[in-house]
Amino acid sequence: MSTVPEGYDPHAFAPFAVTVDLAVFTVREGRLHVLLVERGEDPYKGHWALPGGFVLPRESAEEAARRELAEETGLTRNTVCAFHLEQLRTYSDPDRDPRMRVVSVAYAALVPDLPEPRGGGDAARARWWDADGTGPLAFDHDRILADAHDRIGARLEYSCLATAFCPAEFTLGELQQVYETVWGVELDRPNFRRKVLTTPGFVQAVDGPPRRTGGRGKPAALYRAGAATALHPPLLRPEGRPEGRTS
Amino acid sequence: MSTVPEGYDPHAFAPFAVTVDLAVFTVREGRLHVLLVERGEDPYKGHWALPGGFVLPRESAEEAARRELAEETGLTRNTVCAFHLEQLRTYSDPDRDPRMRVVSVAYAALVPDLPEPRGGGDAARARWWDADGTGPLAFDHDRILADAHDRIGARLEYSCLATAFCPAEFTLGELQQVYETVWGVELDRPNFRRKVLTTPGFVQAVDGPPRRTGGRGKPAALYRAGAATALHPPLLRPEGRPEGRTS
DNA sequence: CTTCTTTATAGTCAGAGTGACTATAAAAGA
DNA sequence: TCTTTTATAGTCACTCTGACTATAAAGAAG
Repeated sequence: MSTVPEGYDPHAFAPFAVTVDLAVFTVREGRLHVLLVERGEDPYKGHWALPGGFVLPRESAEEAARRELAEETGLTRNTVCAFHLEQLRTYSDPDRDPRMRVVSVAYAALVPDLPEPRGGGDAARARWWDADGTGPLAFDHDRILADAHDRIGARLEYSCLATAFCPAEFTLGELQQVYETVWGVELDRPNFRRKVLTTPGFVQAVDGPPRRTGGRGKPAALYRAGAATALHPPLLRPEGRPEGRTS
Repeated sequence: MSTVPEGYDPHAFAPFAVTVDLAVFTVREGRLHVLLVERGEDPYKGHWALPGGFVLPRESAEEAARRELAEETGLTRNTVCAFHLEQLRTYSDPDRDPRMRVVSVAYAALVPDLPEPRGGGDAARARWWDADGTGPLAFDHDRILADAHDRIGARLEYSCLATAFCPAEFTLGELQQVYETVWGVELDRPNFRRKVLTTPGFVQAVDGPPRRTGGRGKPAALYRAGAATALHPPLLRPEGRPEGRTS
């Protein structure tokens, strides 16, 4: 960025396309799911890929990511604004796209359990996949997906964003299942409860003591996400390393 | 990334320039310093900026960052390879550069105390600045610098990379000063010592009991960086929030 | 050559936080 | 009614940490 020659030709410095790729995660039926789209054209025609697309000339990468998220999920722009979107990192290997030089900014989105996507946008088909059971994906999307999974696992330790996977009102059991699903471990229920409730601002009890119906056991109290965003002290994963890859 | 029209013109999808910007940090005289270069041309001529430059057509952003790092510090490519380089995030506001659309991938580099830079590369001048005492920088580099400072402060809590600021052999007092300088707090010496020494793989005692000369008090034992990269449990900052900005 | 100052290192002790439990309550199903 | 399931309350020991005190080994001051 230090110097640009005087009479420069913009095209001489603009040999790159910039895209965004999204790892949209949700928790369904006790498994971590990710939204994938089937590619309708070469390269990788017929392969599944992370949703994404080109950044337009007058928008930022984050704006592009929200636009694509709305297109792929078929939800309104306003709904999508409430979802947690987090920039992961940028992938810039010169050969990551066989067609041309494409630099991609990857984002992770955390959404509550949504209806099946309506395959909007330019994608042939779109559906939720078990995050551990995707076959080989197009481009370097296997790597992006693995990085994204690692990152949100680590973020759960130090932030409150597990609530982003839950609906507006949720039980502590549902919140615990988010942790267990993303981390792939079982947690002790009383201890989890104690930790969440003693962390100021993590969750907020819904005042009237309504209770959730439908399940089998004793009805559980309902909570909303609190005002806090960080967790102090952190809620560390039991056993082993903090991340899958210790970058 | 989902679709590219059949007969596309590469230029139609390549309206972006991609750059890297580096926040090169070091600890000198108990203060966190950052390497800045003075811009020799408009825009922002005469202003100070983070070093950086365009990503070349056949290199990745990380390769570009290491190349620029070598140019700005005047060190060999091999030396620079040993430095810790960490991708921070990508800045893509459409108006961040008044000349054209530039998307910049920001990196933080952590280096031991180096000689004054020789102002190599295309920069007019280069020098170390107190990280808290830089005036307004060019472009959005104030923001990038603040983000970088936040990030490395947070990384010190969960990773072993404080040793990246130290020479190959260092004392625990020097390592402690890295934490105190980056965090801007004072730490209790015996407690810091206990934490570092009981964390397996954080540091490794230099076998022969040599001791460091020069200082005033009792000579200190020397250590090298250990094999571990992550810290379990973390070494949390005393008081308050985990990051300056809780993104 | 003491004495002071400085830095390194060893150790103590109480409180916070956590992991592993046990116990009780309130629902649905057999 | 009894069993199963889930939620919630509480206990206890262990670990880790923050706040200390104490000792050792160097240079500086007198």
